Amino acid sequence: MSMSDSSPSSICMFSLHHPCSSSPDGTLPQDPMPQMDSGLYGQNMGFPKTPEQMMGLGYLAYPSCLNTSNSERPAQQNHNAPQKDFSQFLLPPPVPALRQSTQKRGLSKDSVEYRLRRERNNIAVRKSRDKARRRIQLTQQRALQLQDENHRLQMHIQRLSHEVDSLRHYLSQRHLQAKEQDDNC
Amino acid sequence: MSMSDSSPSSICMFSLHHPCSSSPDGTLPQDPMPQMDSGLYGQNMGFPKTPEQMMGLGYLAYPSCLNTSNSERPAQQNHNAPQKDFSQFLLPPPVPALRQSTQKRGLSKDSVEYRLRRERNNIAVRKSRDKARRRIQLTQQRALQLQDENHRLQMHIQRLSHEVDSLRHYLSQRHLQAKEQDDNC
DNA sequence: TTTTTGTTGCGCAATTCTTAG
DNA sequence: ACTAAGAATTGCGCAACAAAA
Repeated sequence: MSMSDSSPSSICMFSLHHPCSSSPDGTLPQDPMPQMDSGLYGQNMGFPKTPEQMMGLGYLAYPSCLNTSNSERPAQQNHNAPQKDFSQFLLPPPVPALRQSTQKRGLSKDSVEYRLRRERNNIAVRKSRDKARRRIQLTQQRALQLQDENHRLQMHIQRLSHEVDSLRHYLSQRHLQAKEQDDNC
Repeated sequence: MSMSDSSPSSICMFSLHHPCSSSPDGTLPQDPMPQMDSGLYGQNMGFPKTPEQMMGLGYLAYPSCLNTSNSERPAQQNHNAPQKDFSQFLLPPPVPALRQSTQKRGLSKDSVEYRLRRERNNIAVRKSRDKARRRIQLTQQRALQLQDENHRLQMHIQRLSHEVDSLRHYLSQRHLQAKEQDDNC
């Protein structure tokens, strides 16, 4: 069947969104208030040596399939089981739920519909990434500005502190003088 | 043919690096003094300077390939011609001079060597992106902290200013009193 | 010089958000 | 309120470079 897919190929199948790594977990999927982003002045945390190790990630490659080529699609079925060979023994047909879209959108890869969808998504992706880049840049700038302002404020504080000290000192002098004068009078 | 291939993946392939793209121009690839991550998106790396983009955003989709298949190498001819079909008519064999090192470039996609390279790169990519994510997060945090600190400093300044004012006022009072006393004496 | 590692834009597909009907 | 269609995000792998080794 031309149906397309069927593609059993996707031998590897590994990918499936491995847990570790990103885990967007929605922490910052998209802020309603886009403002900052990166910067890293990080004083010491620059990751001197082995960053990941300390942090915890190994970057060990997921399954590292080795299948040749890739034929159809790179295997996409979503996060599900760790996938072992015997899975086939356990489950007669992989019918569980990974078809979802297939039916819904019988995209045959050549269909104009498919191409249109793809193209639209590609555009959206570019747009989104551009936005992200801008946001990051803004945050960086913002951090720099804040750092700058911070410095200014600290200077100001220093000046004021000195001024207060001076005034106090002067006042105490006056106080003494006044006292003397009082006595003398 | 198990080989298959033809790996339609990355179907389009047109891309070939829009000229501008990279060209880091070395302005600020990475500062010797790592403090802000700076780097990363120097600014114009996206794609070319299509007029639309410059103005705002175009996101008009590049070439919108539509081709399928691709056979072995996905048209690798480096940044050169815009790539049109007739190129074949113009150039008998695509041998001109951009061969570099056939040996290395001639990875057959099935070769273990190729797979290993890919796998290593994939790992590197994950690592790099993770790093970027962390960096971004740090910058965000930093910006927040700075903002906070800024607020504190401003409060401090306010207090000091008031104090100076008070002292000044008090001093002027004393001055007057002293004067009177002087006169009285 | 060559090889390896790090970055980065891009397209794909899954998922999540939005929104029109 | 609900669902479906479309836009926005996100993780992933690929390829082209740049940067280290």
